[in-house]
Amino acid sequence: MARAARGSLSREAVLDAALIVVDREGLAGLSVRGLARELGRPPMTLYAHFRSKEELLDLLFERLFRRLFSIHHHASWRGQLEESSRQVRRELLEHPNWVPLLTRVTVPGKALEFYEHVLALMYGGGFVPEAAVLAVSAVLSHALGAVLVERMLSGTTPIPVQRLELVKAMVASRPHGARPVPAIEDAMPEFGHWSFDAVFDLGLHSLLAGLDESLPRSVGHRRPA
Amino acid sequence: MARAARGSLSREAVLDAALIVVDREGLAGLSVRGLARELGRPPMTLYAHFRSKEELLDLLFERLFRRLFSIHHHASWRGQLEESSRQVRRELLEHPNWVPLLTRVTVPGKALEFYEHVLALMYGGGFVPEAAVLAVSAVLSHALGAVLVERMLSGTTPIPVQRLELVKAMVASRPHGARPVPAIEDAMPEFGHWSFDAVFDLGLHSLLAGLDESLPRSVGHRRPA
DNA sequence: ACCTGAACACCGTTCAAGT
DNA sequence: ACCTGAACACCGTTCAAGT
Repeated sequence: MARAARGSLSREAVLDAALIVVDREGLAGLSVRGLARELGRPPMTLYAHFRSKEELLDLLFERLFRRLFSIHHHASWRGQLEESSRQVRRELLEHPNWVPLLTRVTVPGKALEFYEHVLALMYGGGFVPEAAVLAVSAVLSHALGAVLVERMLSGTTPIPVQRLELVKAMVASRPHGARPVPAIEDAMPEFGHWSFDAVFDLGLHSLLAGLDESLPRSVGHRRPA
Repeated sequence: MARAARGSLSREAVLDAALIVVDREGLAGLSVRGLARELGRPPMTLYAHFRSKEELLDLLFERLFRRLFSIHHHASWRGQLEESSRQVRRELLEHPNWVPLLTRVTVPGKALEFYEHVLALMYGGGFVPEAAVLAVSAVLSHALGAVLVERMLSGTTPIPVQRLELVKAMVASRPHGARPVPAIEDAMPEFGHWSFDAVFDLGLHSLLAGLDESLPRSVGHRRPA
């Protein structure tokens, strides 16, 4: 990574500005030149903070990760994982254009800190390392998958979330001769008051309960009642 | 959508070529001009198939969806959902560069057909519409989330998947003065023979079992033993 | 040494000139 | 009417000219 500029613009300021642009215009709307314009700086000055746009995107992912996964002190492993799940979902539903950043394949430095904290909590709860790693993967996966599907089916309109709007629109706008979809139409009345909150909660709780109950703990440890 | 070209190049051929490019070089490596070059056609001829690159990406997502979610005839609702989950994961681990396409926010036309089929199966199993929609969302979410996390932690190297390689590399390359991560290091020996298959299977089976057991069915219906 | 404007090799898309 | 080359307004990045 390039050295930080000595000039007036901190790396954090640049990254936060970039996140704002992505939030507003989508990932495709982010350009190095446009970002520089936004910041009132000549384009090349930004390269003090990254070597390439690709690296800028990695740094953005890192910054986003920091925002999605924060450590809640005094929380149990279940409390921490539940809180993080909700935080991820809340932030990403509020800023749907950040979702494409999640397909980056760098492990952000901040991730280690988060993992370390959760793993330690789980060891404290008696879980063996393998079980702990599995649990974290499963919870992370649940949260991100939920957001991805929710976004796919309801679009990017932020608040209020248009629940299943896209599916409704899709059914309504089918070409005239298209095959009928009676099963979907049976479910259509639900779409109005349908909420993804229920899916998310049900999934999260059964997952946490399942982990608590079924994952192996070290000898002598007993699950608290 | 633009009318199909009368020329020699079918829309399917264009989309398949584009998927190959994305698979090979990543989404960032796909350009209209480059694709035309690949196909030995002048760039503007491709616009017979889409109005803009944005629309091309939507069509690509649609084509990908068709590949990820196919209907397995003679399968029960559980069989269908399980088979689709595995198919999604298999395809996306084999072609990790396709993952960013999943962040598109159009509902592919093919999606309706898939939903219709699964919903009908679930009604046949006695589920009320609301429960059926919830179940499909949950299973989709599980599969996509699993792939996202798996990819995030192990990189895009296709076969053999480098399990938790990125996390290992991350720990190894920490700057010298960085805070120690004893909990992660305790888990490191597992990383060698760690497999995401187990996480995926455990999640999938508890999810399907949970749905089967807890979701409301219509009056008079009884879960088959 | 640092900073940055000019330049290069791209890109998506418009549009008018070709047939 | 269709097809498509040239042109336009961008883009990421190199590099040498400035300080």
